[in-house]
Amino acid sequence: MRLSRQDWAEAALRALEEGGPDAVAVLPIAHALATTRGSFYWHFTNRADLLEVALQRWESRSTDALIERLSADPNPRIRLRRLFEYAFSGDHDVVEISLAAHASRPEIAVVLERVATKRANYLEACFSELGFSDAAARGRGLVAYATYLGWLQLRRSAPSVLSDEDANTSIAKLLERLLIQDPGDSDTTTSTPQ
Amino acid sequence: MRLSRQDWAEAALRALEEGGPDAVAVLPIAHALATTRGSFYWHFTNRADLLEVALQRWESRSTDALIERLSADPNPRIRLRRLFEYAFSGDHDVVEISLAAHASRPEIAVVLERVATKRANYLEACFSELGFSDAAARGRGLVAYATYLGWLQLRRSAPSVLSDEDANTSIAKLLERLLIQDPGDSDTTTSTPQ
DNA sequence: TCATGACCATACACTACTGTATGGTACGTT
DNA sequence: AACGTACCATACAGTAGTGTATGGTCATGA
Repeated sequence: MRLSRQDWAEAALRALEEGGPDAVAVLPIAHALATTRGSFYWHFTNRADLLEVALQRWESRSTDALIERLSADPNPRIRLRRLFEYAFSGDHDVVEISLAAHASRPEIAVVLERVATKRANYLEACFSELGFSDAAARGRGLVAYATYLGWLQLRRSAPSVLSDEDANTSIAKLLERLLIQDPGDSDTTTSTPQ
Repeated sequence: MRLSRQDWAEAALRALEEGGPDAVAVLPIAHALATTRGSFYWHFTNRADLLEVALQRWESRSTDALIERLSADPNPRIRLRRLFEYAFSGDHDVVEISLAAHASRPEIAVVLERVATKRANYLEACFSELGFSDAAARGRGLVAYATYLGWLQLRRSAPSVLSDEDANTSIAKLLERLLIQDPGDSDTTTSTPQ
């Protein structure tokens, strides 16, 4: 079958999602596409080239596209609620952790930096809109994001620990409650936000 | 130089800490030890054998040894405080994330499960001692542990996001405050613990 | 003393890739 | 009908590892 550069890029993203950056290898993907390396080296210069487009696709899917999809509601409280619902539901984003394990490679480090920055900034903006001070909003956004990342990692690396039925929901509720409520000290400038 | 099985195990743990399970390879470690694979295949049967002892060493260092070291104080509040200080200070435990990226491999999955279970149970016990209900203690322990894991991942994969001077300290404080204080609803059986 | 056994070096065969070079096929255009 | 070009298959050389087999060295104890 005749393949395009996009076909290879899509297959590379699938390989990235399943096996991490090491799995973005020419020969196995050629096999999955039922073709040979001859096709690949026509569309791409080398393996690094393929990983680059896969990373680009992952970055856009997991930041801009995601943020745009969730930014429908003007109310930041509802936006955060929907964001948490989404974040703590399925087990998407297996890529995140396999990339983090290769953060020493510069080509991976740059996209991790960009993705984390975009997501953290978005969370910070939501908390800011709720009336928190700059420092408080940033702190809460970072804690929320870190909890999300760790939750993903736990679910992937030790599912039995989170297997309790109520853990998944009660933790999400607890986290949301902790994040929204006002501690009532120097942490906020305008008290009782929203 | 004459080497023992322990020498190889130590070198394997170093390799694991630096490059993850893929770096626990015979030839590179032999090179690091200034010897050849002949020595290795005397002490071990194969590469999987070496990875196993490295994982065992990591597991004991990062759970039992750690917990024992921190369990000096009888006051659970102080114990948790010291635990957070330790957890959010240096950037130890790069292994955790590189292992999580290979959670699909059974021999790695079992130690991840054990480590997560031990740590989560320890946190849960601390919160229980503070007077929280079983469900509340477990939930808070899990959230605390997830936040710790995500914080590690963020610091590794996007250090610039956490580079603010106050982020490190203010977040740790915020997190500790959120975890210790009582929300005052069905979350606890005995109110205002400790 | 010298032989046994613990320990190491090295050659070999094997696997699984990458990248290059080169020839082949099939379709659109003229 | 023929040609150019876009695309694919494959052979080749190179790299980096695993595991085995086999021979070498060196200290210690009968």
